[in-house]
Amino acid sequence: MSRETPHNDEEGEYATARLADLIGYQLRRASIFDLQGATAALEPVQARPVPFSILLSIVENPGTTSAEICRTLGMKSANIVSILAEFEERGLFLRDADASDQRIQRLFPTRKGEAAAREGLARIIEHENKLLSRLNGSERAELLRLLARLWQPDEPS
Amino acid sequence: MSRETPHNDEEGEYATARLADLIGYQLRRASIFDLQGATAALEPVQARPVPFSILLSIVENPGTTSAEICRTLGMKSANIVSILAEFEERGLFLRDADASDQRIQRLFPTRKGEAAAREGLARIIEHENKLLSRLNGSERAELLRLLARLWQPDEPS
DNA sequence: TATTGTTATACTCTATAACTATA
DNA sequence: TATAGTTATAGAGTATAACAATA
Repeated sequence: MSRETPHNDEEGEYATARLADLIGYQLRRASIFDLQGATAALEPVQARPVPFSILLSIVENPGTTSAEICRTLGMKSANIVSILAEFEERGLFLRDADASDQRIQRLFPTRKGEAAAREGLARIIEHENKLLSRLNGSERAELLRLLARLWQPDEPS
Repeated sequence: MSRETPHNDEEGEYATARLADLIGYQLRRASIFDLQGATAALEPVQARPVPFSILLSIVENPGTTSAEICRTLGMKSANIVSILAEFEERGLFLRDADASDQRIQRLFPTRKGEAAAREGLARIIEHENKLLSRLNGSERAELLRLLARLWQPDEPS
């Protein structure tokens, strides 16, 4: 085992890892760094990162529901209410009562909502290209793959 | 360019990426997933992830200062005050006035603080070994390397 | 002037509990 | 019972402004 690639032994008597060797620390620093750029990139769209991911969910899945978005994004349903209320007031999507289940409101993007999603996505991509400028194509794909494997229960074939 | 490895063209007229293809989204989901496990792992030490990273900084760098920790961890100095106050009250570190600069308080871990850091670190490593169980050794090193390159200005040789 | 450490305050995101209406 | 959507509230983390003491 080389000293350049620190490994945290499960059976080791002493934990020799330092803060900077922890994957959780690197994940958090990288995520916060990205968030700062993403927040700035989305300013013209008047949407913060989490609300924007909700808008994207509606645009990518017209007819989705509040509960479904929460399951997909790992949010509590209590926390999506005010975000949806603001987007609805700004005319970015419409609610349509489900015919066969009165509890459900299906969400459909307006043209204005689709335009906002498109513009925000373009700016996010521009931001990410800067963020990833020091990684080549295969490294970017590898990073995306490794990250997804961390938190996603199963990997689709 | 294969369809399996989505690439976000800077010059493309339309942004074709979906939410799940964004590196920022994967970073955030992975980081939140890790944070949940780390928070649970640190419960016996009675420290949340961010406060624990501060305790680790003191233990790894005895004699460091509040301002230096903030620069290293990317925190605002206003936000470290109450965290340090609690750790000090719990007897995890001591403050010692710097001889040549009266503004500075140098921070030194107590044995209790070192023990807490050691126990927390062991639990964090146990947690991370579970988190990374689907990645082999070279994949773990590669992930750590790629993450560090995202947010760190320079890479040491 | 600049830095250290501090107080006060506000915002974002996340969490739990409790409620209604529908299934 | 269980789910969808909502309200109220609290906690953690981050942000800015302002200040006193010191360099």
